Amino acid sequence: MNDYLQKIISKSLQQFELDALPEIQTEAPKIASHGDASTNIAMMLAKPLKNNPRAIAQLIIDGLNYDEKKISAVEIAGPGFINFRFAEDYLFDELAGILKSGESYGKTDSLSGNKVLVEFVSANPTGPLTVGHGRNAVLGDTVARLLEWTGADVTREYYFNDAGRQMRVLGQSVQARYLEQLGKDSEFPEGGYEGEYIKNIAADLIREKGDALAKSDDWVPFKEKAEEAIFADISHTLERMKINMDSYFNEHSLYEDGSIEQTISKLRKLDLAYDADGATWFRTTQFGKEKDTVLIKSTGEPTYRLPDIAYHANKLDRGFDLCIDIFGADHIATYPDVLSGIESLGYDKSKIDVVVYQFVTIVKDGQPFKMSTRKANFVTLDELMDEVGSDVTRFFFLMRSPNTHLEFDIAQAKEAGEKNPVFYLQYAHARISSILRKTEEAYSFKKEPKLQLLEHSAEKSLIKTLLRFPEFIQSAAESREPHRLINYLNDVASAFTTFYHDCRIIGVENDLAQARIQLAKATARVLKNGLTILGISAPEKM
RNA sequence: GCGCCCGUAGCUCAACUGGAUAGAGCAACUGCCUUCUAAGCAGUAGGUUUCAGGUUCGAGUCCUGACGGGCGUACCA
Repeated sequence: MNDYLQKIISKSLQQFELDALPEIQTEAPKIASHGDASTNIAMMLAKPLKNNPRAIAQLIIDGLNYDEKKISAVEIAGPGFINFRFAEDYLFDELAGILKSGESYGKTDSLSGNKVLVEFVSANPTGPLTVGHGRNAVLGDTVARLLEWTGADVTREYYFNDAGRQMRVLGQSVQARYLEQLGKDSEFPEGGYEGEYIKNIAADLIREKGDALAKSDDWVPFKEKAEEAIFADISHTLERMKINMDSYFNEHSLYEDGSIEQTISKLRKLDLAYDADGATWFRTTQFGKEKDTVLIKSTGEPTYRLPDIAYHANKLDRGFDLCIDIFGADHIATYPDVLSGIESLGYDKSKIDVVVYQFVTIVKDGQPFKMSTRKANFVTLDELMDEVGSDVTRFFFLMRSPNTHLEFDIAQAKEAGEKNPVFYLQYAHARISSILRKTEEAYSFKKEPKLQLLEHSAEKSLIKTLLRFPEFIQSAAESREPHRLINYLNDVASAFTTFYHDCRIIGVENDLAQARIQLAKATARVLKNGLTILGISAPEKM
């Protein structure tokens, strides 16, 4: 419909002989009495045409050639808005279209043919996933789902590094617990991982290998065992959250295939890398930074920036048209260097899009709670899902704009029970399912439905709401903001509930009942498709 | 100090990227279950959108400054 409006408006605008045609914006007014669609184009043109907006609006309307099967009225309102009212036939046709499209209703092809990589979670396997990781995981997965609905071929990737200092300390922590449990002398490493899970891993090792590992002071086998166990745990958690990674990318492979070497030597050739004070530096001052940045420490060990640059080059080498990174706000300062690096290596940095989400503030016992994996101060995602399930968990992280600090009150989430907003959506779906079950017994229809019987204002407004679904998927996908879809689905549930109260199905005359059933089915379709994108179930009973 | 993000109802947050009368959910108050699920509905109350300027037909949204909070600002990841 928006496309159609833009087409007819731009035709009418030809009368003005403008040099530059401004973008024609259409939007759905907030207030129903303002019509079904509206454009501000007359006000945009007031200045270039040196005329008042209402007069321009009248000229545009006079030159408008529209299909009366789609639009029933056009009027000028307020300072110069042009408001359109949709024709009933259009609404009914589109409603039938929803039922016809079924489980693909809402899909678009705006990104079809595009290969997209979404990298998220990417936590090193030093401990279980906590609610702190939850926002990253759920946001990344849902952005991926949204992009799939716009036609993209999406790969979900988990990037990790099992070679760094963190992992060494992890191995040593397990080693210390292992020796401790065997009753031998042990020294717990400085800054070691204190969690209970470390002891469990050590206990498993004793069960499997007895004291065989006590003979050497090599911590590597402990690290390997810990990595394996923790990764298994992480994968299990992700699975519970309905997240399936397509690919795990180990930073280590960038050293093995020479990418790190290549990257640094290319940067040297470009004179963007140089040696000083025993380290190798990246000339980030060239890109507007105050200081240059270390790429390789004097110990010979690269900082994370170098592999990050090589990794992103690797992504683009794999032929992805778009690479999305999901980052917490603490990484905000690091990616400009990566983008600079990528660009100097000759890649198109616009293919990399970084989604930054603000931190989750955990509130526990009414107090802000600082989590630390190392100190074992955390609430795991598994614990949370044990309490509230994956639907509520996902919903909680998706409810808010990524750009705002999310307050996560553990107690509130746990006792959420009946009060949780996710239930409102699921409840609407369950109600419809229940009605459909009952109508199957009560009615049998032989004729085509007569949708034109849907004349009640609650019916009309529900239809109009349902028709906006694709538009919201598109905007949620483009902005990488799943909460927009949630807000929309709330509107759907709310419009349905009004319809439910005003318009009975069972007990009314046959043709009307049949038409209303079609509307209920279309509503269920939208709710189900929407919840599917969010990775949340659409129950038939509650 | 500098950079990024945020500041909207008592609390948690929306507001379709500059549009018309700023909206929901909790919490409070008043009603509504012999009719398709009351995990619901209808209504009341709650606001100088932190403050001060600016830009224009029009600002919660953009620009400047102040105040308040978060995160960065390492040869840590």
